[in-house]
Order: sequence, then C-alpha cells, then structure tokens
Amino acid sequence: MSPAAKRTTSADVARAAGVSAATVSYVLNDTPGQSIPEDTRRRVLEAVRQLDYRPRGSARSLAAGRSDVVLLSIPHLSIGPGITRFVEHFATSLAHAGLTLVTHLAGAPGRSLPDVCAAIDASVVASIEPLDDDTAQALRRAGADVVFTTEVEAHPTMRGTGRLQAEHLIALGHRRLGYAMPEHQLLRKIADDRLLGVADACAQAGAEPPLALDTRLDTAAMARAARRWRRESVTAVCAYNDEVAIALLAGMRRAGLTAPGDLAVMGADDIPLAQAADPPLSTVAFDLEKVGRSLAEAVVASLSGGRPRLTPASLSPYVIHRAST
Amino acid sequence: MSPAAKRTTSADVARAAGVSAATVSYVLNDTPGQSIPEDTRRRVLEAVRQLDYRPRGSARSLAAGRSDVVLLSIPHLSIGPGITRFVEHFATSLAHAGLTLVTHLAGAPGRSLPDVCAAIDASVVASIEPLDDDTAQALRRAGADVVFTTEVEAHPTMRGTGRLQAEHLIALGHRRLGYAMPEHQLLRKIADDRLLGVADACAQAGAEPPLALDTRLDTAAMARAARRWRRESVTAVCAYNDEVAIALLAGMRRAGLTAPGDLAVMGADDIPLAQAADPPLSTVAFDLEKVGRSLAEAVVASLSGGRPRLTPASLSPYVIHRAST
DNA sequence: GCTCAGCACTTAAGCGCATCAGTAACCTAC
DNA sequence: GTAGGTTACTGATGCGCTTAAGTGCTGAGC
Repeated sequence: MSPAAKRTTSADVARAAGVSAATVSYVLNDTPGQSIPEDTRRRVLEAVRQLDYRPRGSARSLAAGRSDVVLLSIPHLSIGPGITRFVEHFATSLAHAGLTLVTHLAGAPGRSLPDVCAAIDASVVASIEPLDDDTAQALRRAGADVVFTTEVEAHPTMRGTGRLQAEHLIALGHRRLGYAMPEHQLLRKIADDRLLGVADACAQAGAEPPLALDTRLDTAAMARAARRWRRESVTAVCAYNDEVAIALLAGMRRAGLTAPGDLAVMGADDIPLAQAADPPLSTVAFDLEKVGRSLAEAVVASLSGGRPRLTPASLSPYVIHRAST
Repeated sequence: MSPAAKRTTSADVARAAGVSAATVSYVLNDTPGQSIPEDTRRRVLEAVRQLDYRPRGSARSLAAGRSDVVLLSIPHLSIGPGITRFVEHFATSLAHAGLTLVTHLAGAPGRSLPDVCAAIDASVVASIEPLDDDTAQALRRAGADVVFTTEVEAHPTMRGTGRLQAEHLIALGHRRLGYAMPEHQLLRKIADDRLLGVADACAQAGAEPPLALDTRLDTAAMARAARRWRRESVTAVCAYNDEVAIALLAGMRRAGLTAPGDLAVMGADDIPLAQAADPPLSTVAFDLEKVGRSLAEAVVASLSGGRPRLTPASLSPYVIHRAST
C-alpha cells in the first residue's frame, strides 16, 4: 500500500548529498570540462550507493538525445550454445564501454525490429543476419544513430566455414564430397553460402563439385541419404551443422555404415554434443569470444562516428579434428 | 551530412495532419474518454504512415510514468530450441497486449539485471530462473512496477519433469532407477529439483531411491557411468536433459550396451536431435506455447494490479515415448 | 587596489511525449 | 431564449534528466 512510492530520482540524490541535480549528473557521467573536487564526488557517490539510485534510461536518453542501449537482433533459429557465448562476450565488451545490451528474437510475429528499437530507444542495432534495406532505413528513422549489421561480412564467413570443412576433407584424401542441407527453410540462406564455400574448395583442389542432399533430423531419412551418397561414390560429407551431422551419424549406423570408414562426416559450430557423439565429431568452430569483442568494438566505433568493418578474419573459423573424419 | 536530421516527432505528425500534438497522442493511444471523429483519426493515422512515425519510447515512458517494455531474463545456460519457442510465444502474446519484449542473457559479467532494467526503463521483468530477493528488491526500486518470477512455480514444475520421467519408467516395470546429473554447476539447482521429482515418484511406487551419478558430455565418462549403473542393478536412467541422454546413449554403445535392453534411457526437453538419436529418445516435453502465453497473461495481469500465479499445470509437461525406453 | 581567470558549483531550459484542464462550437430540453 | 450538456478539440504542464549559461568566490598578476 504505497501508491506514491516514487522511485528515487537524481533530485533525491542531490538532496542527500547537499548539491544540485546538475552536479549529480556531472559526477555520474564524468562530464568532461567539469571540475568536481574529490570530496564532493565522494559525497554524491555515497548518496547514490545509499539510495541504490539508478538514473532512468528514458529520462537520460530523452535529455541527452542518445541512449546507451544496444539492441541485438537474433534470428530465432540461430539460438544455440555458440550464439550464447557470442552474446555473452558481446555484452561484456559493450558493458566495458558503458553500453547496455538487450536482445530481440526476430522472426516471431509481433513487434518488428524498428518497433522494438523505438520502444527502447536503442542507439545502435546490431544484427547477426543481414538486414533488408527497408528495415535498416526504418531503424535509422526510429532513432538508431547507427545500424550495424554483419551484412558485408557474414557471407564470406559462412562461406569460409564451408571452405574449411572441405579443405580438411580434401587434405584427408577425399575427392568427392557430399553436403547435407538443413531442413528448415530459414536456414537456407546460410546453408547455401556454406555450400558455396565447399564448392569453392572443391573447384580449387580440382575435385568434383559437392553433391548436396536435403536432409531431415530423422534416422531413416538420414540412412537413405547416406546410402545415396555411397551409391554416388561420395566418401565424405560436410553437414550444415553439428546437429545435422550427429543425425547423419545415427542414420549411417542404421544403414550399417561407419564413420569415417564408409563415409567421413564433418560438422560445424562445435556444440557440446559434438565431442560426445559416436564417433566424436570433427567440426569447424569459431572464436566467438573474438567475434563478440570485435562486434562490440565496431559498435563503439560507429557511435563515435567511424564506419568500421569487421574484417573477415575476425570471425576466424578453425577446424577441430576428431574421430569422424 | 545532415547534422540536424531530426527524428520525426509527434509535432511533425500533428502539423501534417493539421491537429495538435495532444490529438495525435489521443489517436495513437486510443485514450479512453476522448471522442475523435473517424475523419480526424484517419488523417492522423495517414500522417503517421506517411512519415513512418514511431513514438519514442523514452519520451513516452517519461511522460506516462510507465513503459510498455517487458524484460525477460534468461540464464545463459538454458538457451536451447525449447527456450526459443517459449520466448517466441511469450513475445507474441505480449505484443497482442501492446507490450514489447526484449531479453537479457544473465550470468555474463557486465550489466546486472537491475542496471539493464533501469537502462531500458522496463515496466515488468520476467525471469525464467528464480531471482534472489536482493535483485527483486533492486528491480522494484529500479522502476519495474511489477517483478514477475516463476520462483514459486518453477520448482514444482522441474520436479514434475523428474516425476514424469520416473513414472514412465516405473510403469514400464523398472524398479531401480539411475539419474544422470549434468556437468555444469549452474544447472545444479534445476537438476536437484528434477531429481527430487524422480525420488518422489520412486518412493510413491515403493521402488528404491534413484542412484544419481555426475556425468560429463564425454563418451568414455558416460561409458563408465553406464557400467556403474549396471553393476548397481539399475535398469533405467533418467537423464537431466536430452543432451545428457544422447551422450549417455553414445557411452553405452562404447560400453557394448544397448538401450532399452541393457539400460532404458529417458531424456527431457525434447530437442530436435532427440528423435534422430539412436535409438530415438523417449523424453519429457513441455507445451512451451502454452507456457509463453500464460506467462504473458501473468505479466498483463500484474500490470493491471493483480497478483496472478502460473498454475503448475500451465507448464504441463508430458511424456513422449520413443524407442529408448 | 583592481582586474580577471579559474574553481565549484547552481539555475534554467528543454528533450518528446501524456495528460489535465480548459474552451469554442454546436446541440438539445423546456 | 438560455442553462446545461456534449463534441472535438487545444494549451499548458511536467515526467527526470542533460547541458549551456551563468554566479559568487578566491587568489594570482600587475
């Protein structure tokens, strides 16, 4: 029963510290060009602590014309342990720069990205997937001072993943590769790109182009696909990701085939189950920590007016060789 | 080079529609008690469309004293396909109520939940995991008019999951069960609770208490655990989740054991790989759609002053019987 | 002795919106 | 014909903060 239980405001802090609200603001923001004696600063900070005061984001961004909120848009299918690690590092790096990260799962009906952006008054929107131009425009109008997308870089990287898979297999002596496409339509764009990387590597090594097959997460279907590849004298398969690869391994077992003898299998993403697969799965991993950090750097740079780009190398995929190849 | 490229404001819309800013606000919010003729309403809406105007969240919530933003805190380890589906439905249901959802991955160093809450001025914070009291207090002070947590309900539900696993196995004739604990410390709390459910069911059926073993996502370790259970005449194992269960299946194969003959294995969560496991994994699934919807209802209700509770039934776990049991 | 720079602040304006308190115009009802 | 009500608005105010523009004070410089 406290209908008038007002939140603590900077005025409360000011009163407690015996200064004006402006001074509180200067202390809290380390405003350049303001000289605050150590003693005053301490008094303010102490009052802040005592009252557990946190400036209201809405008032802050309204007054300052900019917010410290970064919105990350994640395509709803990409959620996995990898993304989680990435988000973690991204958030941590942003926090170091005084920025706050929140994420939005795209794809669901409901609020559109620009709507969400406007609602929380984000100053930067980062996206894992390329954003279409309309959305990007809308975001700019919605007040995202900068929209950072991996548009330019995502494709080469995805391609790089496929390339790495293929190169590993080719180095192992395989000449005819298969590619296991994922079931879900929304993954298609990424899959096509990874496949392109595989094709590139094959062409470059003078090997035959890869034989891509649609697959489902279903043992029987995977068994059929495995047999089909065998018939076409494919000796190694790049799977879209570890999940597909693990299902393929199960399908092969059903078909009486073993990896890597009958068919070498290579995954991508290095999910926790990859090492507990039977046989343990060779895969391509990413340095997500690095990705998170450099994306954060890019955000910070864009906030200060720069127009930085993630270099493709910054996503740095690498091969983990286990028993399935 | 547009340093003064101001974002469109409600004043712009007002000008374009030939009305005052107040009228624009009334139209956009369907403010009760205001009578706006259809013609005026159309003019305003048309201007909004033309200018692609979106009210600034910060200004809105500052003026109104409340925002339409809901913040969901997700423990960083729980991210999986299940959570994704849940978030989707949650977000959609909230959108129907005019609320915007953003999520925060907890656990990472960086911004604390109250900090994030204050930064985006969320009006409700929902959490999947129970929140400790300090955090909950801080959230309230930070302006979350209502903090909704599953605190009260999560445990019974988690327990219900374990109970369901065990009941299924007991119905199949098993008398001595094993429990495969997850590796990660952060999952411990949930795991303990699920295990409690298993123990409950065993006690109730007059069976022996379950034999819980710590496990790692590693084939060799899983093989050892499987042999241990066999030695202790355990005939069926409840795994903490599908991931652990799939790894256990691989470990059993390594140990020359088959499921369900030598050891029946039951997962939880119904991840996509569960049906593609070898053998396909029996598991406990949740009606995530329903969970998302009822959590949204709870949020809406709490916003209008109620103090609703998710009923345990609303999480409604159910058994999917496949070949591993 | 007076000026002027710098220090340590304060005052006030205003960000974009919601909302309360009008108000002019029109319409009954008697 | 006018008090009283309704309709369709508008103007002004203030949410909590940032920030430009002071203000009173002390001390150095001439």
